[in-house]
Amino acid sequence: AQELTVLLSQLGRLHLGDRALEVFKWMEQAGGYPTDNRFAYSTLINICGRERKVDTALQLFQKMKDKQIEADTVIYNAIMDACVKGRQWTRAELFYTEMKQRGIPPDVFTYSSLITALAKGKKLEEALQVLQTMEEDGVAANVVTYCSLIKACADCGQWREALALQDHMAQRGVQPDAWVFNVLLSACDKGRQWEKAFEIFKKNADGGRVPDTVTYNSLISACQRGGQLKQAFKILDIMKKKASDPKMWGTVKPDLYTYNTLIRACGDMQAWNSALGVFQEMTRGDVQPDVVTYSALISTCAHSRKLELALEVFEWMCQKQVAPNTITFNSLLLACQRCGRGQEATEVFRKMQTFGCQPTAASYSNLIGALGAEGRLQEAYQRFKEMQKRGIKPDSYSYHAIICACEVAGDWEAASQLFEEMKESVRTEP
RNA sequence: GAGUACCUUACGCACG
Repeated sequence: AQELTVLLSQLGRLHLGDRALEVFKWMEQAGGYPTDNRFAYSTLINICGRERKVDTALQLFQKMKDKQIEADTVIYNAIMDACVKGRQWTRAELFYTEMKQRGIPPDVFTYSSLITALAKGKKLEEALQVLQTMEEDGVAANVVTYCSLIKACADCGQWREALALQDHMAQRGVQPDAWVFNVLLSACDKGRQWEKAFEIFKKNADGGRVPDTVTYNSLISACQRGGQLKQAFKILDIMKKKASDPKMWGTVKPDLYTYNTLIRACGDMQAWNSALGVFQEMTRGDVQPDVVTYSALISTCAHSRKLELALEVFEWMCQKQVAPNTITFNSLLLACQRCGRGQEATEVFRKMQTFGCQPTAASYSNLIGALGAEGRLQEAYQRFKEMQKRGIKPDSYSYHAIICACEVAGDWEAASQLFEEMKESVRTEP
């Protein structure tokens, strides 16, 4: 039975989740194998979580209940984690309630998942209250708990609260580690406090903490949001120097995140040329561009109003067999919109669907904006109706785009009518 | 004694 668990978890680590599930199913049907135990089930549920197969995870969990296999804390932790990874945050909370009802004690793992689930559901207050609950339950918070909480605050736009948790941590005698350090930098980044990020960085470096790749990547991201492109490139240089330093043991090395973040940073400065430089540098090295790289590059072209270049980049990625996704196409549509090119936008929009990418409100807003800029109000309005027919709710950007289209075409009456409609729609669902 | 949690990157930025 132990060997089965080891086998399944190894398959999981090799990203062979489907194989693991097949093996398990086969053994179950063949009979005589030790499949009916909580270890096998928790391993499989964990694999489903990693591969974002929440439904399969839930089915397994139900089957386990049907078979009367006793559930324990670890299984509940695994299913909660799978729900969080599959963006089913409320369901994760429900499992937490259920385990308590069944008298299965939550542990420090449970609480970390719960914090994440609450934060993703924008329930920051409740997430922070988990610390209190843990204390009452006699479960000691650890670094992971604090990491989750700091990230929770950052994701909910509360960077001050995030940084304040450092004191709380110190009071409980929890020693911050590299992950806490990095998540603090990320909190500064998200809160657009790039100077604060450097402050924390210096303080830690002076205290002897060794920055790793994630640390530098977070700093580059902070520079990006702070509009500090020069500084971002300086950090890249530092990383390259450290990468060739044998004393660093390869702890610092520019990776996909590094390059992708830099390309994104160039977008804000309309430095499409620098972005191309970064792209070429990565293709020369051993970092292969991925869909994020190409999308970021296209987005940078969009910000620089370089539609032709954006389309060319799209060709490159197709040649390299990197599959575009909805964000890639949205970036292309943004380029069309910024250049006011309705025809190209229509073409990109059509292509997007042949690639099986579902349009979002952003796709339509950009398409409508591109058509509107050319005064093609009829088509723009058709698209506006089409998105609603397809169950995509127009948001403020969509209204903005269609109202602009009316204005370009000089149809003030339609514009003011849509304006009223927009006010109504934001009132019913803000 | 086998199984579970945490950090960094791309899409609307208003030239509306």
